[in-house]
Amino acid sequence: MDDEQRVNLGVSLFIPYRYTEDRMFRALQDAGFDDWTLAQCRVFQRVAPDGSRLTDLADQAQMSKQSAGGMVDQLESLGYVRRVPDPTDGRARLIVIEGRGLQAVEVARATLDDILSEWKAYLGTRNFTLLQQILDQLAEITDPYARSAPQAPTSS
Amino acid sequence: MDDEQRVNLGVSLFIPYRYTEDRMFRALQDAGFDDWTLAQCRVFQRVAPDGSRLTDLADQAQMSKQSAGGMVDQLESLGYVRRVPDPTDGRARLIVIEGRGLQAVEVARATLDDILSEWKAYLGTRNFTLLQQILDQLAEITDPYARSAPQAPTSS
DNA sequence: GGTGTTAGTCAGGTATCTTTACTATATGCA
DNA sequence: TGCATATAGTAAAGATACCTGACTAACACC
Repeated sequence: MDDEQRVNLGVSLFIPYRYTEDRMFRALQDAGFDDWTLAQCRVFQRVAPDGSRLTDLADQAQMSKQSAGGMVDQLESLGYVRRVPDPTDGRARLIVIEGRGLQAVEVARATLDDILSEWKAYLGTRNFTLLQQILDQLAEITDPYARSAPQAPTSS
Repeated sequence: MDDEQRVNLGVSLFIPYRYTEDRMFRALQDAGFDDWTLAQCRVFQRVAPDGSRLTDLADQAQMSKQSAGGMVDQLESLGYVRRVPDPTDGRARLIVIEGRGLQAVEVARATLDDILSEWKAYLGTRNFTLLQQILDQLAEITDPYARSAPQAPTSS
């Protein structure tokens, strides 16, 4: 395979990512979670297990606070999350997963496990593990929310 | 790092993908291509070098034909692409990159090269090459547009 | 020639997203 | 402690991105 034919690395990262997203969303629908949209689901998946601030969700989803707020409103109405006071800041509330959301997380988890098993079988354990390790390493310089990211390289 | 703390693989594919997209879009803006939106740019990047059918673009972008058509209208107005008759099908036209689009492709290309050089330097040549190879392999079972994809595994 | 399929446009509409402005709360500093 | 600045998140108003259903001309196949 020569370079002319090779898909660029950005695209080749996107392909399996989208596969995962598509398949998980479909599995959720098949499991009865067919009352929400992909956009809502995308915000939902960013809610941390111990709850998230609206502004964090908005940052991570690269959307405005109001968009995120609107999505959370919808998720709350649908029973996937709840807003609770944030004990550390009187202005803020935490968005926590509950009710239907907890069940959806189980389905998503199980589907992802299936997918990863298939990938592992296809790639072999060694390459699968390497993939995880390399991507974790890459996240160190590409993830703005990494815990202690090195300074990202400046543009040339 | 134990499994509880590890970001799931879907997310870890997304992180560098988004980094690439963000950085390239910013570079295009800085280079004067600041007259288009990310949604337009996303459709644009799917236009093949020898031209694309509208319906192919719509498929690949997972959007409706009309949405894709509207985006192409806008790209055409902005001078990034042109519609030409498809010699193989009288119903169809090809969307080809021209004018501003050709210049934008150069900027995008150069930016991607920069990014990949940085990744290569950070990961080391060996892991960088492994990453490419593994992702190419993974695309065989995750890319609906792969040339001769094996049958994708069915959901459990 | 007849039938079923497809490319891409139209009509009508919804979903998702934005910026600006605002108030209550929090933070930092003199 | 008081004041200036910053922040969380909601409201208002609006733009952009996207959808489904319908349609006609062209295509593919028998």
